[in-house]
Amino acid sequence: MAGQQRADSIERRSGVSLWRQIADQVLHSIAAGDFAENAALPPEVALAERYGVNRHTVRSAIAALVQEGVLRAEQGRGTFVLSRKRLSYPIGARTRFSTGLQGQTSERHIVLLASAIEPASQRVAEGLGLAKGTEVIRLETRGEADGRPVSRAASWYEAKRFAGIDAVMTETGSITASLKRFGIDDYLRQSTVLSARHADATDLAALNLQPGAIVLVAVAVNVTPDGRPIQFSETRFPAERVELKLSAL
Amino acid sequence: MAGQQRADSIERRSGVSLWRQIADQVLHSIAAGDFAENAALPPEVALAERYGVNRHTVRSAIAALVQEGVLRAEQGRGTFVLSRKRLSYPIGARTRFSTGLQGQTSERHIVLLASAIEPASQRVAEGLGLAKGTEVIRLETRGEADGRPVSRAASWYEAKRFAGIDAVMTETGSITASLKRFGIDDYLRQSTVLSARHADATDLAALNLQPGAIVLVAVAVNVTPDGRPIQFSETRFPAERVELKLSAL
DNA sequence: TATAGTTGTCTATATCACTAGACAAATTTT
DNA sequence: AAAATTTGTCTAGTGATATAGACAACTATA
Repeated sequence: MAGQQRADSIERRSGVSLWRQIADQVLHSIAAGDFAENAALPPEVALAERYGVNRHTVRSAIAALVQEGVLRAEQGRGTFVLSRKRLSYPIGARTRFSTGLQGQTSERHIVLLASAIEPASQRVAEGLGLAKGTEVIRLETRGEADGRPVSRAASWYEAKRFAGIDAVMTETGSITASLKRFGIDDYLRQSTVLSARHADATDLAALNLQPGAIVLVAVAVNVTPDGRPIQFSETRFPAERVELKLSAL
Repeated sequence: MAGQQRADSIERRSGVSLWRQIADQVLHSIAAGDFAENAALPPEVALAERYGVNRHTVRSAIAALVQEGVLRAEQGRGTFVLSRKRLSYPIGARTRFSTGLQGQTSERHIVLLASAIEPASQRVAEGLGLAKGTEVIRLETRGEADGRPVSRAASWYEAKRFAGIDAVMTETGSITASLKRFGIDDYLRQSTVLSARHADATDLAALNLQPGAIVLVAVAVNVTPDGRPIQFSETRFPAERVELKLSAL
């Protein structure tokens, strides 16, 4: 329920262990802003009572979050919150990674993890308005803000038109800047489809997430002002660190 | 990765049982359209080999999905897919439940589960532009399409202006129709914030989900054409059955 | 009718998840 | 200094999860 405190309910024999459910709820609670930075978490015994589990189970949950860098435990003192509120990532007609997070972070950039030239799959071809099998460049990238990974994306561009964009991306660390080199001064978000799922193994590694984490998936097509598709992309955002704010298109 | 087959990877000792991870992946695969309706799932031994687990573990996953009504197992024949592709729920300036799903379903309506008059919480008050504590009506609703639950929402309205809207909702089964009774012929989506999390106990029950299921959460404000807020809402969509399509605002 | 392929059931065993209790170690408060 | 509070570590027992293998029951096909 909104406004009220959330139901701290956990399910037994659900296929998801109790410690992971508790870790998820604590994470959600932190992301929702229930704890200030450096604030102390309730003591283990209190959490155990609240969730109706053994103290050791709570300790497993906390251990997972410590491992993930969300909490810091100090013997004799307590357990403290390290991470911040969720970033709010705006999505609209002029969705840009860097400008969108301005004001919320002091630094952000995009890292190119890998790139390849490949024939367009059905899905990519449709998005870019090309024939299936046309050569396209795929860029695998990670968005970082203040050193924390906040997005993981694959994006596709027509290979002929954007030859060498991988090198340019490495140099500029920005999609917008890279496209400028190819004469694209402005582009618009034509369509966005959102879904959510559990992070797969590659996302877990690239986004530094724990197994069972949830990712928001945005599949988008960017076009030039006159409507020609230039980029097809699938971006995964860690739901525990990012929320998406839809702005006017 | 898009276009290619997804990494069928499962994680051991992750806090999520193997059978649940496999169930999630099968569900995702069905929702993505990898199986036609009534198509046969690969045999249990094939799935066990693909995921590198025992056949009994696969059977646990299938049993969960049968329980959920997604699959139907027939001894001697095979296991068959019952459910369809994900519904695509459009979100834009004129987001309406019923019209949005037209063409994808033959029938849809909204069921009022509960209602209450309460003082506005901080969050609700901000959304509606009222003073905190002002009396508001909260409607708890479920959206259904072809008899399947596709959304679960709480929505708030100023109590004074919309007295009796709960009864009207029950009668009309539509938000749009109900607001018409109060002289609202048109309304616009002012803002939408999206996130994702695991479904809590009440959502599991209302949406007929299995523990561990993911919900997309949309928090929105609807306003009259001249900009006055009339409704604040939080809607949960089961990620396995619904995707959100952002349209022009 | 026989055979191959599939789901359903049973037994047994090992590992992980959870509970229970006790006490140590570190910190803060009295 | 002593007491209270909190996290850290250890042992032991129970139930859920996963593996392994065998065979029954049912269906479709050669």
